[in-house]
Amino acid sequence: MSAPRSARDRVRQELTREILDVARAHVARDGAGALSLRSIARELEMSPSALYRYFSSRDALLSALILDAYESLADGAERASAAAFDGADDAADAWPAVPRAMRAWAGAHPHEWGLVFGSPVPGYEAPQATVVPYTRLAAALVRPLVEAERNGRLPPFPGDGPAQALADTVQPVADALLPGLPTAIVAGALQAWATLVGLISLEIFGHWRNTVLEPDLLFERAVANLAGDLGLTPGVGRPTDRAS
Amino acid sequence: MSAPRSARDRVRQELTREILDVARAHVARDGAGALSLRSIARELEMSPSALYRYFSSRDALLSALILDAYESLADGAERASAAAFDGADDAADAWPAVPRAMRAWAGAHPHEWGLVFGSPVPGYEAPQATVVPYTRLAAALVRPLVEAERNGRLPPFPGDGPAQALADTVQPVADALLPGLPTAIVAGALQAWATLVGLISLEIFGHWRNTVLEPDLLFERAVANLAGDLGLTPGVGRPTDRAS
DNA sequence: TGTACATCAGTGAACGCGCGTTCACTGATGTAC
DNA sequence: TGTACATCAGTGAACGCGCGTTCACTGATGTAC
Repeated sequence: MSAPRSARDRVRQELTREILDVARAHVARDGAGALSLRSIARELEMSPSALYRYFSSRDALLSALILDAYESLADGAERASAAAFDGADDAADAWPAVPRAMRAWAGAHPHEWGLVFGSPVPGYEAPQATVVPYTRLAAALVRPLVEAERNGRLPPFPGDGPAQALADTVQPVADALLPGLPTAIVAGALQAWATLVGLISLEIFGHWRNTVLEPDLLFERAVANLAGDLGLTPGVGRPTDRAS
Repeated sequence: MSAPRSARDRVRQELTREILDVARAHVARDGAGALSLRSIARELEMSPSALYRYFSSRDALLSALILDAYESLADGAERASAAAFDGADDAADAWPAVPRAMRAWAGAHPHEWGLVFGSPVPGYEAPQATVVPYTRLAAALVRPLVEAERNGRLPPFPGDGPAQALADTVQPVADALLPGLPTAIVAGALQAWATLVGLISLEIFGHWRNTVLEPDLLFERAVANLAGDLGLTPGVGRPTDRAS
């Protein structure tokens, strides 16, 4: 299925990739709304109708592009996560890796970041398949929490436990990504997610102009703060008596 | 200047408003990219060329619309802030008012939220004039911090002071909105800003679907967390010996 | 109060444009025997 | 290895569409005297 059988298949696969590459470049230059089959065909020096051999419509192409963006982002995050865990003896040390990878990817692909986290393209439904890479990304982000918990290195959460209603509200996330962790941490992870997405979006979409002069300094500070909020104190952890 | 002098002026002002209203509705239905002078003219039962008496181009109309969105958001935030400070004897109690107002506004005007915080419209520069309402909004958000500082109710910040580089990076914000407050708080305020924008965008743009079942519970929790991070502990404050 | 003129709102036709998609076709590549 | 047929990539013309913007115009509203 993935291995091309005939020369025809091989060419087809190649051209499909080429079309996607050109389309990606167009989105990067003019935005998703301006994506046009005719302009892609022009650049590839084929007739517009020929594209219909590869994508059944403009929307199908756009869907493929969006899915691609999700996957590229998730790949980057997973690579960074793996590398961080490879060298670190403490889960907390690995925490900044995925946030940094997200920001780096956004800097390299600003319009694709917009496809993923920006205002949705009007009258347009993102393909269902995006949940898979989206989940991979989220899982990579919270892996330090999961590891810390497994090693008994998460400090017990102080103060009043959150209400049951909050636990119910974040249950899908708890079940899928952070099973067994306290609600306060699940909610904290979601808040951290929002903070990262907010920081990166504000930077990429130009809101820091004349406001935050060196965004990476603020970003690093915030990432460190988030680690603290989540109980991920770097260095030697103090194992607690919580059940693993 | 603001008071119409002749009947002609009055009608002109009215129609201008009507055009903006229709345009706003179209943006809400189809997105900013799909905004079309001809469709607006059709709905108003005038010829397309007539619109040029009111706006010099499609882009001018879009700019007016974007500026409008910023101003409507800032107005909402300021109203909420004023009301909160009116009834509260403690600055910390007023903290959630502006975040809630932002979220409420976004819920009521999702596409306009997208105009302000979503991916920028391609090939399009937001009008310079947006800095004024943007600053009004930010000022309303951080007013509890300013008040708490003035009343000597901000606890001294623990731990190692942030590096000078971070102070330099956030200096424009410190100067304009939080003069005299420690860098840690200025950075914290920016992080809170990003968290709020991230939370609201993720909710409005549909990322919480099947993930966070009741977004307002998570939002409230996060807003409370942010208050804690910023040293805004509600209730009776403990004045410190810091200079006012 | 009335007249002469300037200002301005709005019309309707026209411009040139690029778009997505369909369709009948040609010719090359693959497959079965 | 060779032939007959099926599959598929790509062409080129055409469809109908809606768009922003310009321009010469008509007629109503305002202004100066």
